[in-house]
Amino acid sequence: MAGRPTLRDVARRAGVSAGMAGRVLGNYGSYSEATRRKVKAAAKAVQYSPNVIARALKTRLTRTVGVLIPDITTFFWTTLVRGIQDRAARDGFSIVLCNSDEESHNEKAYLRTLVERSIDGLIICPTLDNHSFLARLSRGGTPVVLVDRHIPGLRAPSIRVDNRAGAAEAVTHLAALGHTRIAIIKGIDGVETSDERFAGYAQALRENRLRVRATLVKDGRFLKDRAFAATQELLMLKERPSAIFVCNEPMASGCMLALKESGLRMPQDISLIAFDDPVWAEYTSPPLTTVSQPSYTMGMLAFDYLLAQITDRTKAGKYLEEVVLKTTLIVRESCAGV
Amino acid sequence: MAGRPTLRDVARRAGVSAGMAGRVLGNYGSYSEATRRKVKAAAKAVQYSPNVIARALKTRLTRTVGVLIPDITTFFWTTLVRGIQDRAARDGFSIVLCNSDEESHNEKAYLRTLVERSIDGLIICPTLDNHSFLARLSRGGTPVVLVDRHIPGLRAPSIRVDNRAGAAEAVTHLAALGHTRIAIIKGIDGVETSDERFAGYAQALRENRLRVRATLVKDGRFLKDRAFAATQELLMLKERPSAIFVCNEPMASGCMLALKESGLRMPQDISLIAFDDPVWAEYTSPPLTTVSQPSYTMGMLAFDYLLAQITDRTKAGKYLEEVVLKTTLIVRESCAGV
DNA sequence: TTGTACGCGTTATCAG
DNA sequence: CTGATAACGCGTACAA
Repeated sequence: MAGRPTLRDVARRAGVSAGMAGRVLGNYGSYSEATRRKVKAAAKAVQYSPNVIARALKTRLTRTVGVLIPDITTFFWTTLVRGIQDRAARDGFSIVLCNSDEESHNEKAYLRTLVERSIDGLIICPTLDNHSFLARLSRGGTPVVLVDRHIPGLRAPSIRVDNRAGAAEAVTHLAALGHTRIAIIKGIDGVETSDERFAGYAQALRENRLRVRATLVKDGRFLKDRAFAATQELLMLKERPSAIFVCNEPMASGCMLALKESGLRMPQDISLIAFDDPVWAEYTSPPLTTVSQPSYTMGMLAFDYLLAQITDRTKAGKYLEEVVLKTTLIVRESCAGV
Repeated sequence: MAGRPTLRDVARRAGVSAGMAGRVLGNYGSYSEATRRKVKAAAKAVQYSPNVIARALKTRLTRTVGVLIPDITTFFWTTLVRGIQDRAARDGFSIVLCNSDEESHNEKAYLRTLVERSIDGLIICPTLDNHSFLARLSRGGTPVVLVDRHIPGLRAPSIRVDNRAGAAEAVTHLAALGHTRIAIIKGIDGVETSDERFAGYAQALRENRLRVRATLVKDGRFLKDRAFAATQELLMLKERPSAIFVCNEPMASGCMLALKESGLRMPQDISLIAFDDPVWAEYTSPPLTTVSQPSYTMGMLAFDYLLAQITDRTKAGKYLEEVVLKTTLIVRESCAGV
């Protein structure tokens, strides 16, 4: 009896057949009270626990979901993953975690291993490529839920936020304060969240009779270092911006670092608003005005929508549900009038 | 041919036996160049990928490791998990993530599901209980690596930091600045990291001819809210502390919040040092002096030590390797002389 | 109510 | 070099 005890071990001990033991432990079929007690006792005695692998091979259900996101290290994603995890635990699901770093070749590799592992479903924040792979997967019957972004034409629920409105609200706030030279540090061009936030920015400028000026539009690829450099470039401009809108948390870090090094005072010399509302936004000097996303809730919702598809397989790849949540502007002290 | 293509599908298409197909695809045994080509071609044609579940049932190897930590939401743990994940991906391992919230009943439940899932190994930051469960697991041949804490008597490698020295360095820094009323906000009594940090605190006080005063020792349970309350209590003391040492990042948040509400100026009125060095420590007002742990490295090491045991099963539960890394005091601006 | 027997998709052994 | 064939542990249809 090297490894873990099996159903046969329990059966032998209880003096019944393996099939019988399986029935009472899995409680299906029918059996007498007497055998029930014998089997239960035997199971407890040998500390039996079912072999999930064997069960999965038979049932084709693993009670495991894949979670494929850009980077667990950022506030938005840790919080969202925690939401998924909490819901998953409640329902006896395990999650296997993968970080794509926004690289589609990483994503593709993970996608492959996840499929090979026969996950019951996938929660993914997709990069720009692999859309056809996902479409095949979804049509093939694997439940998929998109978070943070969606893929036009893919019939899978997507849980996201109204990025355009959130960005517009932030920039409107800046304009109302009298700013006319408002810069933006974007994420990755082509990525929905980045494009939409830019669209919101442009819209708000337009509504305030301001123009989008190419020199004030920077690309930060959602990365701290890129945003650091972008901020430095902005500050070297002849007509430097009086306000900056950064499109996520890591870039907010980079931006603040550059601002600090420049010696400019915030908000007297320059105003800043960031998308995402990490815990630390409250403690910075000055406290940061932010656009907050309900990331924990998004995670819970994502799992719930996935579970719905898993439970009712007929739904997988059939229903397109779009959950678009609202952001909230949290006004702190990083913006001043001009 | 509903589901994924199987070895038999490939074999049929290539005109060979299933066993043969298995050999070339798994490249073991021997086969002719001709069949190799036929099988490879067939596999590509039907987009064959092995069924990991079936393989796991046979080989008893899942290429999956469990990661059981207190809370993915805190900086220390996200970073450490990222380290694990990166190494795991490199070696084709998946990780399944669980958050115990420091509750041993959660931990126990997760532990059970993890073993049921036949993980190849476990990286865990153990709570106070379940030690015997872990001992059984380890003796039973499941590779285990402890992170952040260790369990006396358990023959499993542990990757941690010299908490005592780190804390002592911080408190010595405070004492050197002339502080005599130095408070500490501890984590959870009985948990190694908390106890050791407290020991370092006490040691540093002693070395500076200061006494540990019960009124200045608070319990924060590693939680933000608790630390918030603890800080308020400290500030209401007749002889309030001139400096506070908090034992982790979430508690640093709570503490700063209370400080801010109190209207006290930092560092003029009160000094603060925190264990853990989150990205935002740089941006607070004033920037926070911290004790930094190499958490990303710890994650990578943890996986490497686990993999070593997995690869050489004879090592599992046999060798006790203690990796104790150094912390570094990062002096910023949250501490002043009295 | 109970036992038997087969299959899930691999890996691995044994003849030929 | 190759094809049968037997596990791995569980679920389940079928027969008793």
